[in-house]
Amino acid sequence: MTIRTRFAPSPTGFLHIGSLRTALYAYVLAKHSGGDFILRIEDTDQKREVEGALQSLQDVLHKFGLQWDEFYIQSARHQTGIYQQAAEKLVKDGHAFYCQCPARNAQSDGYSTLMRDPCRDLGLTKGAIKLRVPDNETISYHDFAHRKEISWSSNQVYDATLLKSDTFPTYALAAMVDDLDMKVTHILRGHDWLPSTPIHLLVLRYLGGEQPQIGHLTDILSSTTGKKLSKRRDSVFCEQYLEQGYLPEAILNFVALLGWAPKDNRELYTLPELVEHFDAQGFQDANPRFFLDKLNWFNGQYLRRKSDAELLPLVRPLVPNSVNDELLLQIIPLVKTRITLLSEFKNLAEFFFTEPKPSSFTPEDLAYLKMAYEILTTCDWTKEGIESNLVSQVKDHGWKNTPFFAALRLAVTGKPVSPPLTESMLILGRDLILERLQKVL
RNA sequence: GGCCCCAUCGUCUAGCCCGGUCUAGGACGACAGGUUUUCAUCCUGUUAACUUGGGUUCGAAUCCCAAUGGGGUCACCA
Repeated sequence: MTIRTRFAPSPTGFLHIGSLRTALYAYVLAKHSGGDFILRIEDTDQKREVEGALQSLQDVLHKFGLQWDEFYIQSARHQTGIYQQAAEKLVKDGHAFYCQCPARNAQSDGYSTLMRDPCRDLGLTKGAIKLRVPDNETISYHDFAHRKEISWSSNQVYDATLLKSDTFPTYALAAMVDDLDMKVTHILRGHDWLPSTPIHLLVLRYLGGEQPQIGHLTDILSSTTGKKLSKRRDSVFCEQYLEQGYLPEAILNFVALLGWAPKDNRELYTLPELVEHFDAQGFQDANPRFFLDKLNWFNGQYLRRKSDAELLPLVRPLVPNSVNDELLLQIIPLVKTRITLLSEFKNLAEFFFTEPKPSSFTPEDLAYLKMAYEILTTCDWTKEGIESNLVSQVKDHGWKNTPFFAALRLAVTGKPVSPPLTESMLILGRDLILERLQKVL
């Protein structure tokens, strides 16, 4: 069987980290069996559409390497009249009815108990179209992510709106019409859709055709509140993480393991590896919390896995334009084991490009630096030459290595912590080092 | 509140479906040690969990029920 999955976002802003995970699973599920991954834009609510969101959505998906095979946009499909025709067919078949009640918005208390619509038996011939939910029926399906049967009494299901009075379809209609039409075999979506699944099941059944399987993913919970990630309190958008210096492959790997796990508990997966090893049996049932510790670890792993040449274009935007590639290529190996986020490169490597800020030195420090200045003026300008001469002089003076090198480090880099000192000095060059020492003496 | 989902170390999880091999394994974190003239990387070790109560059974983390706890959802939004 060829698996066809879809990722169906609304163009209402940035890409939510949970949506990325949904898209990733849908992608690898399809690709594992050589199937198709569809990108479908659900923009039937024009009020919510955000300018530019459609483009940025596609850009971000590309950054993560989630390439789709087919692309659809519901507002365009709406123009062909398919949703309206589908709704009218349901009315004709007795599975839906026209309704002219005023639109009911979300209740302020969040509760609504009205299951049967007052218009359902009025025989109206125009207005919005609602689903005629049967009474006393058990509606059930097998969730392929949870691997279990889930059911409801139809008496708990309300007569949901399928077609709005502006002739645009709601999600319940549009998504189901499309999933059937596009021959989607597996609907994979967030847990928040689970309560409305009986509506979708009914629509799917009444529409007819090859019924897709449905699977619900866990919700990702905030590490601080334990509730669903919220835009106000948590960083929820992929763009935010990218901007902070996280690598796409690290974010993808992290998110893949939040809600899915392989039997052998392997941790590191590139996208192609995930495609190869993916198994729908590994979906989790419990909601995970979004703790950054492991993401940081992943980022370090992927950072160190990259060659210096691969890192070059990534750190390029973080340093002054005047810095040439050759110099950057010397600096990268010294810095890459010392950073967790790409963005930290700037701070750690700064002293290579700009004069360190002045520091205060004790009289002892100045004695150290005076000696260092003399040695560095004449010694062989090699790692061996610098280190052996410095160390033997420290010993001759009866000093300790630690405070001596701490002072030298501070004078050269302006910081108590830095990349390896000798290597850094070699990169900076004798003239510049002597110049910096002279400044503080 | 109704309905639905869920419940193993601080976190992500393996084991659960097919009860015994589980004095419950791995990873992250934390802590300790080693390497390192700093900080990291890297290596080694330590820490720490089956929500509770009933059943079923010779035997339950694993099966059943209940309680408790957590999450989600209840729009002409997706």
